[in-house]
Amino acid sequence: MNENPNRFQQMCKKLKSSGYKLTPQRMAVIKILSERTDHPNPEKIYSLLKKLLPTTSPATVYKTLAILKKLDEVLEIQYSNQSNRYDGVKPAPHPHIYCKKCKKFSDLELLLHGQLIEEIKDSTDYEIESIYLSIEGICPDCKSSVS
Amino acid sequence: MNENPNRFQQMCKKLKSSGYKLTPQRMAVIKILSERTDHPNPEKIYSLLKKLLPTTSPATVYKTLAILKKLDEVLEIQYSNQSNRYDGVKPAPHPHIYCKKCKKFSDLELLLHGQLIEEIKDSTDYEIESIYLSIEGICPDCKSSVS
DNA sequence: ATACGTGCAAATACTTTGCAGGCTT
DNA sequence: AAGCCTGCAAAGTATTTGCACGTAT
Repeated sequence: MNENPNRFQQMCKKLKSSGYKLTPQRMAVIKILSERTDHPNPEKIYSLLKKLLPTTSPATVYKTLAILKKLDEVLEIQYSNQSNRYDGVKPAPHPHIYCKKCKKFSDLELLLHGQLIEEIKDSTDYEIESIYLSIEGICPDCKSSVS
Repeated sequence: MNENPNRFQQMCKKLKSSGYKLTPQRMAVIKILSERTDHPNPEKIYSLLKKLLPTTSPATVYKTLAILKKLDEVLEIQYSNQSNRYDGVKPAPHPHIYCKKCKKFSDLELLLHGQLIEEIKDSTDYEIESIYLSIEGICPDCKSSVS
């Protein structure tokens, strides 16, 4: 299922080759990001990080995320006025679907996605950098639960 | 060009019929939203509002936007860690393209959009509510300017 | 020794909320 | 008179920054 079993190594390598130091804190954040497909937010990452390194601070999480984002090793997902979510497993922009009830973000595979990118590139004179597609609704579990 | 010359009246009517009072402040916010296709943020709306009603407060803008959003009379666009943008002219979700340099949001017409919605609805068991598609890049003007 | 990184706390940015006074009906 | 609305200010949330100390090379 895991499309990329070496995200941990990849991210470590990229950090290092970009001139950043591989500290225990950064490695721990990378480890968390490389294993989680549930698009955690900084708070969640921080709470997981604290278990590994009890004295860390949220600032370290934010700083590490900023670096990884700049290196395109993590995808930042903005949604509503909530805190950002991060995807270190699949760092390239890809479609997401979000459940308004359980607040879960999931990946979505779309056959049309490739064609869509084509049409976008053809139909504007913009220099396209990224395409963000996100869908919101109610997931099957939440639909069937009595609310 | 303007697809909907009566947005002002429509929004006023919707407010009223939903049990909200049509105050001068709200009408002024609606007026601004109904005339602007440039997706203003609350600060921009507030600065325009102040010209019409010098004593208003940002809170009034936020409160009015919250109502209009709930009534689906305004579309809220989230982007990056910037303040939200609002579209009162076309309140249904539609694709946007954003220039990273001049920070302009523009609407984008896509032939595939209908098909995309179809595929999304067919390919998941979610109850779909909204589809947000936003593209980021550099607009033609900014591309040609010397930086 | 030097430069980089951490972690605390303060600062910032944006938005929401509480509440007293005012206006409308 | 009652209730909604405004506008101020305070609070809240998410994130960033400044800085002194620590650590690795």
